[in-house]
Amino acid sequence: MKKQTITIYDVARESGVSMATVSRVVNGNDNVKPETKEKVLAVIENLNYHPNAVARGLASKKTTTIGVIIPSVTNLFFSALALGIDDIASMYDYNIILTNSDGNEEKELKVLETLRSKQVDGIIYMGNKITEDFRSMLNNMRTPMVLAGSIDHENKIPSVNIDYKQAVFTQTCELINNGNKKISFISGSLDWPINKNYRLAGYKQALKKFGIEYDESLVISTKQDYKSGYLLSSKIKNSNISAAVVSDDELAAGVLNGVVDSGMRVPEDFEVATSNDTMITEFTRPTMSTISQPLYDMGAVSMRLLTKLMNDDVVDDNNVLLNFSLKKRNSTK
Amino acid sequence: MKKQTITIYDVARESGVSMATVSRVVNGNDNVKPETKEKVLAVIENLNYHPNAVARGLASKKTTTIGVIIPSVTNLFFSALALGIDDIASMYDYNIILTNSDGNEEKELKVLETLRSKQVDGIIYMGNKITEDFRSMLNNMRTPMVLAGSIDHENKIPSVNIDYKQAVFTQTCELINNGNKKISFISGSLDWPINKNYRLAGYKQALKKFGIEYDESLVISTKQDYKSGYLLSSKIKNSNISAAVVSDDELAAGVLNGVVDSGMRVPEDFEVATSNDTMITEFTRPTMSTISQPLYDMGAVSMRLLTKLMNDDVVDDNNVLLNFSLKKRNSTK
DNA sequence: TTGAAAGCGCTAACAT
DNA sequence: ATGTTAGCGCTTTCAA
Repeated sequence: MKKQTITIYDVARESGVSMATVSRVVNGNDNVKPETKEKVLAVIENLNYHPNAVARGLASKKTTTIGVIIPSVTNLFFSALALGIDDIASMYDYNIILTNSDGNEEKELKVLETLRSKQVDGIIYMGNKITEDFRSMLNNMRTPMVLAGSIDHENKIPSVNIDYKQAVFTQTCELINNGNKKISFISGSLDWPINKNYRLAGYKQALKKFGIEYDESLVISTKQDYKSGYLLSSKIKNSNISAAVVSDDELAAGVLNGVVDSGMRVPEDFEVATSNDTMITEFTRPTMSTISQPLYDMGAVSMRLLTKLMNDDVVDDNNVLLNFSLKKRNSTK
Repeated sequence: MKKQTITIYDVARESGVSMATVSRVVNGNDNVKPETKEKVLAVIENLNYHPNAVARGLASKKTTTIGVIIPSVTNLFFSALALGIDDIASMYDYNIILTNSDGNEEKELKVLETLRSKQVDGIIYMGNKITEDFRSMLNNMRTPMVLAGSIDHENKIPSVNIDYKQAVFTQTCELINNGNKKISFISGSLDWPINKNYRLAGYKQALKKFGIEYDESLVISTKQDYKSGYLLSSKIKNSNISAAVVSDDELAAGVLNGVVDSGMRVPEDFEVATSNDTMITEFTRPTMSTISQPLYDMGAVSMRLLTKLMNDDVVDDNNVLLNFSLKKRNSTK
């Protein structure tokens, strides 16, 4: 016995109506007499009919699927955004094709091609840098995209972020107010616009405000993970740095634990302020002071924005900035 | 100007061959004369043709998409698996539709229906409990599924796990060997087979081996998150419990920090052993001793298994158990 | 090695 | 309120 697929045609035949009517019932179109509707519904139940979204996608040119590009699902910053994205997506009856890019530009390009072939209705991009190849491919495909927690240095693609520059500026000011003269700026690659053009810029601005000279040797750019942060401790210990602004929580946890394990007291000898308010900030001892930002909401808002873009709704603000605040915990004075 | 889609038909016309030949070229079928192939490839390039995977899916009844059900992407245990899944999936040219179930059984059911309609070629399930409704719907749809880091109490669905019972058994034995008499078992819901039938069973077995009487009051079942763990400290402090086996790292971090913040010393006054070897175990102070398991590999292997199932390959072992070990850190003696 | 043609299961005019 | 019909863009026999 071959597996026999029940189609809309079978339902139509069995209920003595046309395919169009069945389609209307399935899609909740009101133009169906209640009795007809009931009859069709009964047949659907009997025949155990299940709509085929692929066929629907081909016919309607809408897949109700969106693509989500993420550096890694294991990154708590991005996964928090992804959760917000998925929640709103399912609220609007979209599904998500999720692909890890590993921050690899070639892979991002390949993923984008796949998303195009799968005819996604829209894309949410999380990542560190929009390359020119990526941008031109995107322009070529006419699929709406929004950036979530991610920066396009040309600021052309719709996005949802916080004001990273202002946030780091404020944070650095606090550290200066706490009496620190030598504050290190520790981040992932400075090749990423978010680090170079926003965070570092905020850091510099704060120094300037207080008339502190910018010292490039205090800027540390490294791989953005726990271990890299941890390994910074000897460098820090052998310097006169008394505080650090760190661009990522995992990295900051590494710095914190490394510094503590090397015998320094935090925050007495060394203060660390981090960026993302993920749960990591609560796990460490001392807990970490951080920029507080609505991660889930950033994802949710970006997905909401994408639904508007997909509907060609009017959008008043293509580059949304959500509010942030500073959350004082125990790694700063 | 309307957006004009370039189809395989256009390519065929322009290159003076049939659609079938273009299809062969696009799909890397060898039965094409090299010259023909080149010609077609050139036209594809010129016309900027991009295959439509939706149409392909409808015609071939294969979508090269699999569904992944996950409690939450923000859970480090599951997201580590998800990363392994995605890597292997993309290696085999599959994409992933990722949906968060929030551990909600109704939502899981709804998701399953969506995955059916989207015609996924296979499904990977991560979660706490397979309900009967879920199982019957799955049986009804004939789509292969494998469980990753998740238990089917009937053990009918292919799966990839470690031997949780043996792991907790060993772990508990160590704690007993360290001199503990009153060891608490702390986990999420005991309604989940993985907790009740495996972890708790391993715990009991260890007690039995050492002739320690099982005391139900030492079994704590709670919401599986940091805060719930943290709030357990007063209960623990006002007892004579000297150690705990915890079923989740976030939960364990809560227990650890709560206990420490309430003035107890870890591991001197209280030992805690956790389950998943996520990065959280490195973040806390003291770091946490844990069952060590190959999270990424569990995801990877489950995806690999799924590819075999989708191909109707022979599978020698439907219920894979990967090796675990015990990793001693500083939260135990 | 290549082509012709019949679907895949559905939607969306358009007509009634 | 309902039916007819022409696709959507591709794969896949089958034949040549």
